[in-house]
Amino acid sequence: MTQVKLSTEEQNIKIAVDAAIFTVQHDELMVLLIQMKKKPFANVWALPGGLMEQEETTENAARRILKIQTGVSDVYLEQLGTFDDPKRDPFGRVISVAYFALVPSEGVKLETTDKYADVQWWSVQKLPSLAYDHSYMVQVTLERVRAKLGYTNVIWSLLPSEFTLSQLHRMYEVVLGHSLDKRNFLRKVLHLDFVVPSGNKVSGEAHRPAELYKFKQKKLQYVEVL
Amino acid sequence: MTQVKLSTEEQNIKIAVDAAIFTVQHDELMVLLIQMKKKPFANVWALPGGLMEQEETTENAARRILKIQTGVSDVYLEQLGTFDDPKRDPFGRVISVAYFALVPSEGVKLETTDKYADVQWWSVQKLPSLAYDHSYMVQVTLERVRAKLGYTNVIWSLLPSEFTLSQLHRMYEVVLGHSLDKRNFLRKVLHLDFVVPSGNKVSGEAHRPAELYKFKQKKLQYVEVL
DNA sequence: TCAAAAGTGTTCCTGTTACACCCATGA
DNA sequence: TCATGGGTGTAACAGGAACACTTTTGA
Repeated sequence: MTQVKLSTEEQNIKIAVDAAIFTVQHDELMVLLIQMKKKPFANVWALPGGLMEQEETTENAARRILKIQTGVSDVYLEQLGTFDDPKRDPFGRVISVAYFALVPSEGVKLETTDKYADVQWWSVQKLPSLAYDHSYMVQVTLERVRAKLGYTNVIWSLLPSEFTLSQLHRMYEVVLGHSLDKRNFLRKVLHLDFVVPSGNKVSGEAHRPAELYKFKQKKLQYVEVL
Repeated sequence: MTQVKLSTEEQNIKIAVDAAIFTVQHDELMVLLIQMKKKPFANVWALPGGLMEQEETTENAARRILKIQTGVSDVYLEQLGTFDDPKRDPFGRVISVAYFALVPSEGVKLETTDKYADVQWWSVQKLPSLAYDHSYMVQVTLERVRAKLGYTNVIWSLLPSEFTLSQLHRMYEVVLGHSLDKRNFLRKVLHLDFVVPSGNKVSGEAHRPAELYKFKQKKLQYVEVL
């Protein structure tokens, strides 16, 4: 940090945190967007975010945004990277530390505040154009998450605590955006042994009731899923 | 960015850039460290770094550090992440955007300036304790680079423009820190077809001369090497 | 002719792919 | 009894792992 001062001028750079919050609803991968009110971006959609506070970490700032917008905490959150094109913000020099979060769709209650014109989930397939470099952030997150499905158990962060193997299967397909052979997929998943039967079964549907499973651990593990 | 101002206080946070510069010398993975002079860290080793300038990007700041310390440009450089523990710098709130670079060992001339007590390559196996959170940064870089060897051609960034298959093989072993079966490794590498014979051979050594190879492309490609 | 590193094949085994039918339930 | 999604096996193939000797050169 301060070994070489590269410049003698004082820095006048602000630090913001943005959060790309993903979930899956109705077999579609969704990202949470807010609609802005302020002048050059009136009615433009963007990722939720804001300036950092003096005494917090960027991760805590991201958790706070998440809590405010979705009411959820205790979700998967990962630093995506820092975005610092000098022209990315028309108001002045602002660099943004971006995070992404993966949340299960149940238990989320969107909070609209009067700071924003609107707050909505959008399908990543049909995004509007976004403020700043936020489209790029979403793009980078998607690539990261899709890759990470292949070698970790992160998928737990999108699922309820009990789920059927079919839900698990469909969740992979939705996030990856392509289909996976059912029998091969299930064999692999069961063999890798990161999900176990919960002992319960689905009931009340007009077909054979599915066995419910749960994750052995709800924290990041490295497993070769794909 | 600025959609929600999380705080009404003004930010007083500085932004620094640190660079973990790696190379391989004498079959050892080395990282470049500088020895500090300033008070609470007098004679402590650290990664080279410094405060960002107002009008540059963090990547340019990292390239500048790299150029100043090693004289090299046009090397592999990647953003590692942003480190922002409020207590990481005893002088005040400084967040650091860390980069890592991979450089071939020939063509590098270390520059000592009077800002530092010393500048040296250190084996990652025998690092001294480092200032700030720099040991952690080195650790994270190592994990990232080792993983990346498995699915990309980044290894080009550590090798000279022409090299033997044995050098390539040894390079993988040194960075990964474990050995790889020679025949299986070479079969895979040749099959993947990201290196091609340059047409030249090594000469002047007391044994069978090796064929020289070069990379088809000296930019990041995704290939399943391991 | 010796020392040293270069270069080269085969077998075994494991894991991946492709593929289709019966099962259990509620309506 | 029917419609719906749940659940299951096998054969062919590809790729990974283990393993040792011959070749070419300079000294």
